[in-house]
Amino acid sequence: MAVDRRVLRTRNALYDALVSLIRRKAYDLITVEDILREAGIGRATFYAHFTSKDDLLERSLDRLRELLVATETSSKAAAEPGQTVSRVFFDHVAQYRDIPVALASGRGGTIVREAIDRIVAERIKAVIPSEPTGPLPRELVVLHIVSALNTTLRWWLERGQHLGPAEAHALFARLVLKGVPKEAVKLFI
Amino acid sequence: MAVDRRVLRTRNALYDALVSLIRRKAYDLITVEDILREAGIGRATFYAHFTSKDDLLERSLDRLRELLVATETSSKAAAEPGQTVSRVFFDHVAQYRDIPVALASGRGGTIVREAIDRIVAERIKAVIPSEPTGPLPRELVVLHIVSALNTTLRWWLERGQHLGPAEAHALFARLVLKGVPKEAVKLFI
DNA sequence: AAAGTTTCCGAACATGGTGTTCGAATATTC
DNA sequence: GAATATTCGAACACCATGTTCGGAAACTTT
Repeated sequence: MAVDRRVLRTRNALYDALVSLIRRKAYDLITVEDILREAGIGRATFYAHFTSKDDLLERSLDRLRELLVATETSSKAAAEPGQTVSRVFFDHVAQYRDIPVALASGRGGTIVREAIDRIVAERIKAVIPSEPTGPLPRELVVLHIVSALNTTLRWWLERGQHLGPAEAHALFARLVLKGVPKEAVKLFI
Repeated sequence: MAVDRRVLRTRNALYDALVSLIRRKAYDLITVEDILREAGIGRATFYAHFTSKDDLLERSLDRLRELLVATETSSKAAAEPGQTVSRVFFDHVAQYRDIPVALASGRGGTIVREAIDRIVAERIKAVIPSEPTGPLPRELVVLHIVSALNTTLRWWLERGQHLGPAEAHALFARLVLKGVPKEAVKLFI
């Protein structure tokens, strides 16, 4: 009872078409018709598999989700020192450096970022289901890490291009674990 | 050469209608027609003043901007000990607790949040124009503080309602200045 | 390889929101 | 009160969404 080949072909064609389009165009400017043309798929077929463009995006990101999950299990098993989930994430993003649109500021990249945020938050919760968070509420800690990761990635892609993934990740880790020098912000905070 | 009364009346009616609708309905689901009905304004008139729904929202935020800047400068004048810019910001937001829930997520929330981010980043830079940031790039530090503030506020309004502004601000300060307990995230970061 | 099943296609259709146009009616300013 | 500016409302063209349908094609099963 394997999945019909045509189904896989259709879905992969749509996944690839979406990614391909995102490389050239802001997400919210992409229409379903654009995707159909790019993928060579009929309109009725699209709606037989996905309920909307957002649905397609969500499911496309399952690949990313699988990558992160794989990292968790492998790093747990092998306990490799440098291979944490967030570290792998930076490597992964490095491969997509040519997609400024996807993570760009403004409304275009918002939907993509929020979708990624959801996955990252989910993975963080999975990894630290009951670790102590001190006086800080668990939910807030998760949200903070997600937004710090998001911010660091955007900064890296837009203004820190000279840094490698390891260095960018180190900045992220420092921000989250050690915080910001007090002297730098004493007048604001 | 004062502005025609009708113009002011029309624009205020539209501003108010939008705010009123946002309290009941997600921004994305609000149509221009909804706004027209709520405001009692003709379609043609709307497009004589604003190019789109987003444009209307953007301009509505100018009021917010003035409000925030005014709050900040007045707090400087008072110069009370412990009354930092971000601390006052939490007090200010506390007054609008019933509003931003609808703005918090989705596209509309994004527009609002980005507008606030811009203002906050502007204020941070003004307050700490040349403080040392250690090994961390200044731009990244500013972005990080902005997003941490944004995240804490959102969490506070959505899930931390039991806390007062002082407590919420304390959480924000701790996150930014001391970071997150290492044990809590050792598997992720 | 043929029968039976599932999927794909593509064009048509209904729906609903967007933004524009126009002359006539109305409010405002000077 | 005359000149000017704004508003109205209805109609219009436009575009994207999501659905429907029967016939064609691909796949699976035996």
